[in-house]
Amino acid sequence: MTDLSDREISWHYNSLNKYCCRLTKPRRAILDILSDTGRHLSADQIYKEASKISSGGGLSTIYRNLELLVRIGLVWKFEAGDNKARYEIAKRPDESHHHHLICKKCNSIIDYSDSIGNEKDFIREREKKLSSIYNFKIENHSIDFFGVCHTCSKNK
Amino acid sequence: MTDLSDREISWHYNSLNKYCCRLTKPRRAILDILSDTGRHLSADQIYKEASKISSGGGLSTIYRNLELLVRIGLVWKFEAGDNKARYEIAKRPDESHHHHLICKKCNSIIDYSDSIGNEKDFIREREKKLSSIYNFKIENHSIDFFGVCHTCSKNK
DNA sequence: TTTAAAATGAGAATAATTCTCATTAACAAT
DNA sequence: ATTGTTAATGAGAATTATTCTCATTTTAAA
Ligand SMILES: [Mn+2]
Ligand SMILES: [Mn+2]
Ligand SMILES: [Zn+2]
Ligand SMILES: [Zn+2]
Repeated sequence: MTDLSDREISWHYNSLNKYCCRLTKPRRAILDILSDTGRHLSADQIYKEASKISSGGGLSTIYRNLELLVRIGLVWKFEAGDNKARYEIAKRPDESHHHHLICKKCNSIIDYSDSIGNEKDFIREREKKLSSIYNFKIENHSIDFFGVCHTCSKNK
Repeated sequence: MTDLSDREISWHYNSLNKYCCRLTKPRRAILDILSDTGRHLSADQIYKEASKISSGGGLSTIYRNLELLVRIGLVWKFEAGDNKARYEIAKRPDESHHHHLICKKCNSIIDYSDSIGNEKDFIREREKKLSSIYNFKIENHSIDFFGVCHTCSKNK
C-alpha cells in the first residue's frame, strides 16, 4: 500500500496519538496519500484520491483534518499563488527541510533541499537576528522562487 | 493627496504607458491607494478605500486591474496563509527589496529590508545556483517567516 | 461490552475571485 | 477640439475554495 518505512509511518501515526487525536480512517487516508505521492496536493486532489479508498472521507472531513494535521505539524500547507492551498507530508523535525521553485506557467513545484549551499545555516542565523530585532517569535518559514520551469521555457 | 515624490509616481504611471495600458481612473486609484498606505491590502480593502474616491471602480475592476498591475510588475501579490491575497506597491527594480514576518495570531505583517545581514547577496547567489541546477528561470521570490508577534505574545 | 466524547459526512452557507456583456472612457488621428 | 476605434469599466451572475451545522457514527477507554 505504501513504500514508506514503518518507522516513517509510525512517526506520523504516533504523533497523532500524542496529541490525543483519534487515529481515524480519513486521517490515515490523508497521511497515506500525502506520504505516497510525496507531492503537493490541493484539498480537492486529496479528496479525489481518498474517494478511491473506502472510507476516504467527505470533503469537509478532509478540510477539517488537514487543518488539524497542519496545526500539529504532520502536514505542511502553503499557497502557490493561485488562491488554492497545497499540502504536503511533513518531514520529521530532525530531517532536512526544503524550499520551492514554482513555475508561473504550469504551476508545477520543484522541491530543493535547504542543505544546498548551506541555506539552512543562513536561515537559522537570519531567524535569530530577526527575532531579536522585531521581538517576534519565529516558528517556521517559507522560501519560494517563482519563474518559468525548463519545460515551459521550451514550448513557448 | 499623496506624499510620494513625483519621481516615484511617474515611474508607476509611465510603466503603465510603456505597456500600452491606458491610465484610467481606477488604475490611478489603486496605485495611489497602495502608494499612500505602504501596507499590504486585500482586494476588498482596496475596493473599500477606492469607493471613497469618486470613480474608484467596481470590485471586478479592482481585481482585473490588480492582476494586470501584478503582471507588469507595478504591484506585488502574496498570500499570508489565510486564503486571501494581499497586494502592496512595487518598488523600482533598483530599490531595496524586502521580506516578511507574518503573525499567525493577528495576521499582521512586518516588512524587513533584505539589506539586513546581506540577505540580498545571499539570495542573488542562491538564484544563480538554483537556476543552473534546475534549469529554471527565476523571476522573483518570496521569503516569509511565520510566528507570533510581540503584541500577540504578551496578551494571553 | 458499554459508554462518553470525538469525529464523520452530507449539504448548506460563506467568502474570494472570475466571468459576462452592455455601456463608457481613453487617446490617437484627424 | 472632435471623432472613431478600441480598451476598459461596472453591475451582477457564476464559479471556486473553504467553513459551518448538526444528526449520526466511530473510537478508545473503562
Ligand atoms: Mn515541497
Ligand atoms: Mn511587504
Ligand atoms: Zn512550467
Ligand atoms: Zn500578532
